Amino acid sequence: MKYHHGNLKEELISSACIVCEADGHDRMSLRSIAKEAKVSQTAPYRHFKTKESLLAEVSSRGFIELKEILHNANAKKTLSTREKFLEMGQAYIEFGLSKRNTYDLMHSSVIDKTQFPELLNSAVGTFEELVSVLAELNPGISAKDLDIKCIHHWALVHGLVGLLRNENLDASEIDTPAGNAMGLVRSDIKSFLISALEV
Amino acid sequence: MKYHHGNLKEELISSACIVCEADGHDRMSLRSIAKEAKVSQTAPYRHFKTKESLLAEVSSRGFIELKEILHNANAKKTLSTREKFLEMGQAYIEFGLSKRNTYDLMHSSVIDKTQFPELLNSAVGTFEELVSVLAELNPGISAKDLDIKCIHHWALVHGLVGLLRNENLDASEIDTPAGNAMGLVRSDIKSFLISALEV
DNA sequence: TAATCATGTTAACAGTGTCAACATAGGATG
DNA sequence: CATCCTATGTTGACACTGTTAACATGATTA
Repeated sequence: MKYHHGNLKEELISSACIVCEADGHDRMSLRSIAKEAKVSQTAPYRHFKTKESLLAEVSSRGFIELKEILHNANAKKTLSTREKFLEMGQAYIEFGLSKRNTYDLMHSSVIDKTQFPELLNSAVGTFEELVSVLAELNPGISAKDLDIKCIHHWALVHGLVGLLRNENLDASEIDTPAGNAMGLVRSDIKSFLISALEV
Repeated sequence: MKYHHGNLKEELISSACIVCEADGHDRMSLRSIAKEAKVSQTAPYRHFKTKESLLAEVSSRGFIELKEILHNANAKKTLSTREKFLEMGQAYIEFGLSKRNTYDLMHSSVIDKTQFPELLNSAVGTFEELVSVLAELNPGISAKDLDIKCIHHWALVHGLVGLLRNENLDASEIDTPAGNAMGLVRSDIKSFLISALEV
């Protein structure tokens, strides 16, 4: 039984990633993940100044994973640029829906991104992945128009994830037009993207 | 000093609305708003089964207010349908940015909407307001296509609010393409909507 | 008038983030 | 090798949280 753990910081982060995705960041306690690492409840404070800074690390890894996923979609050489773009959109939405709670954290206001430069960098990385396809898809476009187009498409997929993820409208027993439409879109995301992105 | 408050439920809700918007729902404690109403810390439990159900009430009022705002934009008789539609989009985004924390709560996963039918109704009301303009703007469209178009436009403005509100990218001291683009869009939301909605 | 019941209070529980004070071990320095 | 320093761990405590059980009050109703 050694006194020093040796690899605690890394273990806390990966443990936090798992618990966050399983239970949601608001239900995750520092104490529980400390216990999981078989370490006292204040040990995490040797590696993270606050709970928020541990969550920032989790969030950052989420953005890095998302960037990789988008990059992979963009790297499928057999596809046309347009197809790669659609693939990215679909991959983004699937990430948001499958890593529900992590995605929640990534866009949560509990973390002030301006206080965590590394996190900010990871978040910006996602954006750059989108810039690269859109530049390819719109040759000759001005830098400004390109950036705005990125915001447009990012907002669209981000918003759709938010609606599909949070509203629970289509999962409700109550029959509503919004819920029905949500179910339609969810069942065929690609068709929705084709009509919405108009590419 | 009367033992019974008389109007506690209503006071708790409106107090919660204020505190929620000021501090964010995660920083709001039942105890603090009980204290504000000069009532014991467990008195709220005579009116709300859990903290979540009080928050559901706050969220519901947020949706109702948003619906009204959209309705007012839609009711400006001097405007063309297209202009009313743009006005609604802008109003939606301004609500999301000015009532930041309330909007956060409305789309937060801390409340399970399926457990609060009244909240669900309020949320659906917003959708219906959007349906009515889009129907006017697209005569002869099928019901299914109309619903999907609504999701599309709702996702766009919702996503934009999310990006502008949460990311803090443009407020950061760090200069990033995403941050710059965000600032551009924020400074002229109407132009963005015109180009993005393509109407 | 008497009983009921909605609405209030007090006391307590288990859980939280966080801090101060102390313990240990492993590496750097003499 | 002996010593000290520092990174990393522990214990104990504080103020705070949501929530429940048991009790108090006072308005409504039989």
